[in-house]
Amino acid sequence: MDEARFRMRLSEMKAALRDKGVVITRKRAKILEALLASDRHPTASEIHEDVKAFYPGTSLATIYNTIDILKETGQALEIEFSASANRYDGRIPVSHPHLVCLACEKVEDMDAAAPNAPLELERVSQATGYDIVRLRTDYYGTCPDCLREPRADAANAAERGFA
Amino acid sequence: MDEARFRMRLSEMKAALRDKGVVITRKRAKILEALLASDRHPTASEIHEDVKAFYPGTSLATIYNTIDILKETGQALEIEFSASANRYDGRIPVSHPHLVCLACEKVEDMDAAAPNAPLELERVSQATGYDIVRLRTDYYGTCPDCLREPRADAANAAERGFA
DNA sequence: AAGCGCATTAGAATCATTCTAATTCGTTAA
DNA sequence: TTAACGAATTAGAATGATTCTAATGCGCTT
Repeated sequence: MDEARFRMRLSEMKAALRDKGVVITRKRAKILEALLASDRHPTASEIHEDVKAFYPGTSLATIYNTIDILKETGQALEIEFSASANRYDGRIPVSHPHLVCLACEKVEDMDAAAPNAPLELERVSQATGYDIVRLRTDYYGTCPDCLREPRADAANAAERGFA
Repeated sequence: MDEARFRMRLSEMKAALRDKGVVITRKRAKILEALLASDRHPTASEIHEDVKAFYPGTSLATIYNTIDILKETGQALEIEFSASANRYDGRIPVSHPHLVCLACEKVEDMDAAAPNAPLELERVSQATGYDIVRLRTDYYGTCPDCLREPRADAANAAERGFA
């Protein structure tokens, strides 16, 4: 993610929060930055670690609190897992497909020919009578790195029951 | 699901377990039946309730144990949620799209024009270099019933954080 | 009828997430 | 500058699904 896009997303997020009457404290700003800076679709704990490097006393509850607001305002996507921590995507806040490596637990955006989410939501709403508001499209498998050199780490990740 | 298909899936499941050297006890058979009999994509607890009607002493651990074997043998799909219990699909054991109602928590199969999963896995594997083994496609929104008559129950379900 | 091994059990443990009640911070108004 | 209010933050407890553990039971095989 280039610098320009980073700053643009950061502004969008802050504007969305302000519109909701939410105060953008220094900690909250740092949380937004940590979410955008990571290309790993970070977990709440990972964001927490990043923020604690600047504000050591920060509580995990604050991270979850801010994430909740971002979800409500449509500024972050939550990718749910039951066997491991949820992951968050603040870079692209509209539904889009992901690639999930079952070995190293990496979550990547799949940029290739992503279906147009709004159109797709509309199409499925028409077809089903539901009012569809978001969609999840994720592909699970083994990433090229892990295919090349299976690591002990990777094997353990799988055994720990990831996804 | 008609009777013929029910019996066919049940045989397939049992055969898959036997191939793995797993003995099919009366309790396990009942678990398979409960999974297939429900059109609700039941949770482990729901299956547990059904099985307890026949075998009162059954432990929840046995349900999870059997579900694990079904997952390993490709005989059941797990639909993961982080804010509520996972749901299981034994009727159609290959990746296919679902409709999830955020109000009443219903999970339905979306039969309309499902993409051909094996082909799709192959296509994405080619495009990304991953070895893709399954995919998840779920649409989230409000079902026609809940759009028509919003119930207290439904509102509560949403508030409880069902994703 | 004995012994072996898988199946099953109850309950403890785990872990991400949410909740709670108390405290602190920031802003506004005097 | 200070008082006071509401929102933000905190530590730690609570929750709830799932997994683990260690002990017991059950069904086969001979």
